[in-house]
Amino acid sequence: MENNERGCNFATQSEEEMDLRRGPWTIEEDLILVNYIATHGEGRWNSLARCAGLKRTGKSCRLRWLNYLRPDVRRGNITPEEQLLILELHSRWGNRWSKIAQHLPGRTDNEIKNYWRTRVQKHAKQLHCDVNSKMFKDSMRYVWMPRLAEKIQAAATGSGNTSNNSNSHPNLTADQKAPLEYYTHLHHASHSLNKYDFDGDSQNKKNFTPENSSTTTTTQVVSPVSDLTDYTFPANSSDFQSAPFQFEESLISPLGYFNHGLVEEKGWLDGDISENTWIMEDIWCFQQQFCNSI
DNA sequence: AACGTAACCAACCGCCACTCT
DNA sequence: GAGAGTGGCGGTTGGTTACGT
Repeated sequence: MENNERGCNFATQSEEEMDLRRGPWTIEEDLILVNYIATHGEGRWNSLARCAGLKRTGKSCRLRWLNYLRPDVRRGNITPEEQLLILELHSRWGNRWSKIAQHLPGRTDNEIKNYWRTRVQKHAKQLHCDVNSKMFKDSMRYVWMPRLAEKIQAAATGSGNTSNNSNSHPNLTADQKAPLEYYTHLHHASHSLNKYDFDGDSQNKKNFTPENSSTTTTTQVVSPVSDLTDYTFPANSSDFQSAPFQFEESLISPLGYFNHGLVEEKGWLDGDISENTWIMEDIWCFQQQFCNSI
């Protein structure tokens, strides 16, 4: 018989011998786990499972606690603010779900991963492209994320006033405010493209195609966050004063996507319009702007 | 109402890194 | 240094629910 640091006795047994349970957790199991952790704390999951009398693996207990039972777990729909942050952080870190989750208080890596796989990959499918492709990433950055930011701003002001005043989002964390302000600015920039005088850069415009865009300045417009540094954005929106020009110079032309039949009207318009941020308005808007500017 | 499909999400699996003996 | 134990992470699966026909 073994005696561990938690003061409980148990024999070393294989999973078969212990007749471990699998599948959905029962209310009784949840109660046992919660009560045990409340008394003894978390960690040492294998011994915790044995000592609590749960016929579960330590891994299973840990997962259940972290993803469901923890008191600070947030439940319910992913908010637009959180969506924007997920998209931004994923573009930076890729499938580092745990790292991304650290910037979304109360959200678990599993939840974010599920969100990504169900919602985001669905959009990629609609575009007939891979979720990791440059085309999809650019579409996300220049269509979806600015629109999300605009949507958040509109909801915050409640009057369609979409100023970048961060004071209009008192409930957002700093992590959420920074990309919000950045992409709102991008959104404004995209809608202002045809207002700018591009003549001084006509050569650049003529040469601008999806094929060559990646070799020019495409990466300059991405949010000013180094892959090697922690997540930071400019402290205020005035730091983005030059964004419209950077935007025009580096943006991969949506025309390239639309003209190749990669976007189907069906699918983009299907479903809940409030959830479907990829709507024809965006497509026509971008088409119009680039027809005017080229 | 019945059936099929899509979407969602909890849970599991396998791998890797770290720690301890 | 080797091996076992453990925790953490990302990928995948399967059950349930929602929705469309």
